[in-house]
This record gives sequence, structure tokens and C-alpha cells, in this order.
Amino acid sequence: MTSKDKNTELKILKAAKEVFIVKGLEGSRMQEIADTAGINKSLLHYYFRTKDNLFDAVFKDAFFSMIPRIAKMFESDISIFNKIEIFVNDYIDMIVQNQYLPNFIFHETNRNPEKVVFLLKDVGLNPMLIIDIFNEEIKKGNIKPIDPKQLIINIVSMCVFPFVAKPVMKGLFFNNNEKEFKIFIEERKKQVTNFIINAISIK
Amino acid sequence: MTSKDKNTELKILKAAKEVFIVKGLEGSRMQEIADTAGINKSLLHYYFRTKDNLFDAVFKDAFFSMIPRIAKMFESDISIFNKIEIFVNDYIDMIVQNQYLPNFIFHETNRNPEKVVFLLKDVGLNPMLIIDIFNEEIKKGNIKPIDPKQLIINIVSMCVFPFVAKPVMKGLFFNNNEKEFKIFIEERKKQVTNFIINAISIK
DNA sequence: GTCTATATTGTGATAGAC
DNA sequence: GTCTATCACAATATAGAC
Repeated sequence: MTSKDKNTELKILKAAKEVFIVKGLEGSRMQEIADTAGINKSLLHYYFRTKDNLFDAVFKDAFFSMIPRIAKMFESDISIFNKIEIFVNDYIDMIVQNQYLPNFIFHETNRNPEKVVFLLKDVGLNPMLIIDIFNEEIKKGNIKPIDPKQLIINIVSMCVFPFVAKPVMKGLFFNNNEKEFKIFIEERKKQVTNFIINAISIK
Repeated sequence: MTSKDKNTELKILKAAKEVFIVKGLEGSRMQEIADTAGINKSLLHYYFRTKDNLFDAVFKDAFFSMIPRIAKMFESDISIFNKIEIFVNDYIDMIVQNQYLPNFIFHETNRNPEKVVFLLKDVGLNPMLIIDIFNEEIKKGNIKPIDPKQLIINIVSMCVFPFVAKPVMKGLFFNNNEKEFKIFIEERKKQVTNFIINAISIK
């Protein structure tokens, strides 16, 4: 029985992630992944048998690095406004480190929506927990009455969307200047936090 | 000199749009486009020579149906709050009619950012016009001081993002129920409008 | 476990008859 | 202008030597 080399497997996964995340499933070539990993093309098949298998491994990992994080960030014991501030800062920071992640996930989930259902069953992610947190705050009169789902989507939208629309935004607002875009994003953390707080706090 | 049949050309463009918009450039097959148009595969090449040409025609059309609309909607002569309300309603309605449009545009612009620069030069779209409108309102003291670019992104984010993230949202919040998602979006028009107004209006 | 060589299928594109 | 037949190559996948 031949056992697989964990080190090689990780090299492959790392390379596959690099390529898939930028070019997507159908835009990626096994050859390019092999080159990126510095190994032979047929080794990919030895370790993962098919392109789809390799892709699934990468996708699952990417999906879980982005989605459950939302829930985790609201689990601390500080005020709701602080929670929002920390979430906005951390989530934007995370995406800055993984610029292609949002587009990758959304493109692939749209191409293959069934996969999401399957993946979500795997992870112990219950959005009800966050929803309850917001409902509690509303009941206590700390924030305005609002559908928590709508509020959560608002928060996440404003953090993630600029990266999804980055090329269009850069062209429209920043003369395609990467540096200006970066400054905008850095400034955005404060702006979004304040925007949300203004929208939900009781005067 | 053989002249091309306008009717066939439109049939092809319509079919190409259907396929490309859902599957993207690299996920689409010329065969499927031909089948959808009810014609032969080689006719596609007769009319557009290459897949890339056909794609460019479709993409340009899609891009211009989504992006300049943002500017147009702020050109009326009503109050800024009414402008925002109308924009949110109309833009969400437009996307409901073209569910795959946002993902298509963002996926392809990320795959090929240079194309955006080129396209934006073609269209007489000056975001400065909208920015000035907001600056004017701030000066008049009608809304809180805020970077207009950040505000515009906030508004567009909240309208568009739910469709980009639709499969994930449906799985997380709505048990994959399409009807519940639709209700959520319908309700969202009011919610987003109010959210924005609360955030920027002066108390 | 890793490589070279090769099989196999898919897909964009062209030639040529009508 | 539209079709059938075919080319040429790209890309996934497998066989087999080491």
C-alpha cells in the first residue's frame, strides 16, 4: 500500500488555491497548477484523481474561511456597537489579505448553488445566534427596531462589495490607481462603522 | 459582398447573452450558444469570427446596462432623499429582472480588469456629477458630512450585494427557499432606503 | 511517489457544398 | 447565408517505467 506524501499534498493544495481562486474552476488549467506547485501534472491526478476533486478541496477551505467568520466575530461580550466596529475592521482586513476570495466564492456558488447547501450542513453555523443577539439589543432599546437579517446583510454588503466591484470602482472613482483604492479602503473602516451606528442608534 | 442578416445576428446575441451571463466566458460553449439560438455552430463564427468577439459584444451591452444607470438615476430634480428612494427601488427592480447580471460583470471584470478601463472611456459617464450632487447637499446642510464616494458605494453595495451572495444567503437565512428570498428582497427596498436616510439625515 | 509518454475527449475554428 | 464535415489543438486523464 503506497501512502501519500503529506508535504506534496499540501504543496498541491496551496498551488491549486492560488490558481483556482483567481481564475475559477473553468478558467484554471491543471498544467498551471502543477507548474505553480513545482511538480508534474500527473501527480495532481495521483493525489486527487480529478480536477473536480482538487477544486472541491480548495473551495471548501475557502468557503469556510470566509463565511463562518461572520458568526464568530459576534460572539464576544462587548457592546453591540463595539462588536460592529470590530467586525467591520477585522472582516475588511481579512479580505484585504485575500482579495480574490469574495469573487471566487460568489462566482462558484452562483455557478453551482447546490454545493452551498451541502457545505452548510457540514459546518456548525447557526445564523440564529447572531440574529438573537440583535433582537436582544432591540428589545433592550439599545438600537432601533430593524429586521436583523436585513441589518446583517447591510453590514456584510458594505464590507465585502467594494472588493467584488473593485475593478469597476477603481476605473470609475480612482483613475485605476491601486494606491488610491487602498487608501479608500483603509478610510472605509471608520466610514462604514459610523454609517451603521448612525443608522441604528437611538437619538 | 455578402451582407449579414440582422435578424440572425440578434438571435445569436440574445442566445449568447443568455449563456454567457450565467456561465461566464470560460464556462460557456459555442455549441450551447448555437443550440440556444437554434442555429448551426459555424454560423456563430460567420457572424462574429471568434468566441471572444461574440463575448465582447455581449459584455459591453451588459456592462452599459448596469453601470451608467447609477448616474442617470440621480439626474432628476427632486429632493436627495427621494432620489435615494427611487434609486434603491429602481436598481433593485432592474437586478431582479436580470439576476445574473451583477455576478457576470464582476466575475469578468476581475478576470480581465483592463477591459474596464477601455469600456469606461467609451461611455460618457462622469461620476463627478453625482459626487457634486451629494457635496451640494452636504454644504446646504441637508445631510451629514460624509465622503460622497463612500456614500455612493454604501448605497450600491446594499442594493447589489444580496444578489451577488444570493446562493449563500439563501442557504444561510432562508433554508434555500426562493420564495422567502423574494419576499426579503421586496421588503429590502424599504429597509435599505430607511437605513440610508437614518444614517445621513440630520436630527 | 514521481516522472515521461500517450490516450482520449472536448472545443474553437475553417473549408467547401448548397 | 446556412449547413455538414473536418481540422487542429488544448486539456483532462491514464499507463507504465523507474
